[in-house]
Amino acid sequence: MANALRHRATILDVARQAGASRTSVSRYFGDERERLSQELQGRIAEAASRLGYRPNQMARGLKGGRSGLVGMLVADIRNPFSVAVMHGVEQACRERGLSLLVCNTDNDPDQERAHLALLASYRVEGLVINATGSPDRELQTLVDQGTPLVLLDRALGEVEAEVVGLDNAQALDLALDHLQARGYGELLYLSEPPEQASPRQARLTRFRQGVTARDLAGEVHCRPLGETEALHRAIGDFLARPGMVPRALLCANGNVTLEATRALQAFDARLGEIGLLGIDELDWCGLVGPGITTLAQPTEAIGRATVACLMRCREDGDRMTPARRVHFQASLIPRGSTRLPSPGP
Amino acid sequence: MANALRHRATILDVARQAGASRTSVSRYFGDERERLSQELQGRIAEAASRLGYRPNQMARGLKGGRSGLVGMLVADIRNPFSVAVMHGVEQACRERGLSLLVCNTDNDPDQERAHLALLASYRVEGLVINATGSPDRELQTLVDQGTPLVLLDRALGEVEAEVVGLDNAQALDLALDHLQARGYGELLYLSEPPEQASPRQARLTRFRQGVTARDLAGEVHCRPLGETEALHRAIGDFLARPGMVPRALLCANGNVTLEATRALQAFDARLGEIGLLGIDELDWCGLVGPGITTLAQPTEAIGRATVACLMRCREDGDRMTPARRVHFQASLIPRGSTRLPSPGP
DNA sequence: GACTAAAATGGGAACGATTCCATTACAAGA
DNA sequence: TCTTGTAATGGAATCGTTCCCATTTTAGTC
Repeated sequence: MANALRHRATILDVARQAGASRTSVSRYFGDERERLSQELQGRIAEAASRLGYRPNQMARGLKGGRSGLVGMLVADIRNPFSVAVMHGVEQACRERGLSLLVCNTDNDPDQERAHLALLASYRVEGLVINATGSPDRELQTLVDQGTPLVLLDRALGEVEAEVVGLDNAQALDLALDHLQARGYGELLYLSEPPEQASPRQARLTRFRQGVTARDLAGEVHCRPLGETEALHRAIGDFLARPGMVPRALLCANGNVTLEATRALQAFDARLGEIGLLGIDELDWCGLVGPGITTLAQPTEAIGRATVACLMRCREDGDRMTPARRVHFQASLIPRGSTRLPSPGP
Repeated sequence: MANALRHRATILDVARQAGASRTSVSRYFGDERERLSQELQGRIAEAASRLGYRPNQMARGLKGGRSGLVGMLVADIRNPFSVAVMHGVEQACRERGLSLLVCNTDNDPDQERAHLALLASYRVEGLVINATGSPDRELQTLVDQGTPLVLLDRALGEVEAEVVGLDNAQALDLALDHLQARGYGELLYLSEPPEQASPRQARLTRFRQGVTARDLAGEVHCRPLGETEALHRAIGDFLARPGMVPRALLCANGNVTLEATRALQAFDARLGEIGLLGIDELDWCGLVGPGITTLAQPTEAIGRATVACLMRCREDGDRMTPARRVHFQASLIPRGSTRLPSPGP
């Protein structure tokens, strides 16, 4: 008994047990069940369940070429934004009968390459990439071979592919309009270094333009996460500067918002008096002090749209539609961190 | 050219291009590279790179049986605790040359079954499960067939397998000792329904025991997430009760802590005056009010230990080691939410 | 009752790798 | 010179499916 189970049942075992042929069993587990007589279906079902049979996807993928897999590369799995989008991607995949193979690259181009190779070797039918690296030969090869590819959030140098993500220009306009309307006149924009990530660039550029266009004073501080002292110094200098115009921080993403909030607490700054607005809505933004104003991204929708793009790419096949961009609108969630205290008597 | 690329190169293409045999190419990409002459290695390398060849894992897995995959079922991918553990699992896998196939079940037993079937069909070499469902025939079959299995955090009814997770008894003792030492005498324990998840049960049980043993007053409120009104009512009643003994909330996990914090803010309660202690450390716990005291789980270590267990299972093979439990110690991070305001004059 | 079309089933060749077992070539020892 | 051992390479069977093509059965028509 234990011995019989030890060996994974194959289609042939089932066929023998059911007194049928491989072909019939294959049909039963494929989408051609209706071609079989009720009686045979019954026998196969019984035999399969007795043997605990599961079709071997390896063998399946080998012949038909269809693996039923979608691969996803995530730059940082611990970033709630990435996870939220991933959740949308996953749901959309499931609805289409696809499975999602997720790889976390920890923002490391080497791992990115390695994981890409892995996904390629599993013959994924589509690829969703949200990652660090520069355009890669590995990736280009895959695309040339006809793997549908969609870039999530970040564009990728030379690689021609659709990009799904936030409308960064609109998002920054929204943020700047809000800050201006609330009376903040001097802004410090905090971001991670924009070189490797296109949305960071887009946001930064629009910040600069927008500040000028609105006649605001704007400064920029770009540093990798974790350089706490540098961040503190930058914020300290910004706050210590003489002048009466209300000041605000604008954070380029959720991680930055977290660091900035910590820094402000270290300075004992009162939120609102010092404005704070973050891109990316997080669980806790409503809980800190008077609440932190944020720009929320429609993460679920972004995820679903990504898969929709992927499917469209696959349909279109070779027709080489020019790389488009699908942009989603951010929405502002106003909270106390951008409300100036009413001027006392 | 585009045509040539369209077709994914096979081992045979490379062999022809390099003027070698399939076998040699196979050896080159397997671990037997040193058996080939330098000259042949060079020719194969060149041909492979020209054709953009990648061994097909499907075909590979078919013959050898080794898929190089570890499957992981996560109950809720949006739970930061799960993600943190997953990160540990992933790293440990990578170090061993394994790839991690992650499936999110959204706490839905049906999806759990479906994903399990998927993983089975990919012949994963190991299975890490953190999930809802009751013991499942599907899963039992897999285990019987010799798939190494480790349960993460949650035990699973009848299925015999090692469980890696927190030492819940120690965690609750730590929490209760701390609360008592800080002067809180009446406690409200908040949890999601414990029926389906063993650690919730363990924590609840220990809470009850511990409260009695310490001569504290303890109440319990178990509700699914999202039942905000019920939660508010429970907290409201608890706080409104007559009596002078300081009161505290004890939250069974991070999600509950989030809801409880929101509720307390709705009541305009001052943290500390009303104690709050949460199991699971989260990014933002230091930022809310005077900071929220938490019990941190060593997530990374738990993830790594899980994979270590898996490997041990695989080694041991049939030897059917009795199901063990690997328990990690929680550590307390004391913050302002469990500090009573010093009694005024 | 013979003839045909359709439904139900089975046989065998792929798919792309691995792996066991030759085969060849060449150097060293008898 | 003739073995013999070893390094380098190739041939063919195999893994568990799918899918194209028979082949058999059943039902429908004249």
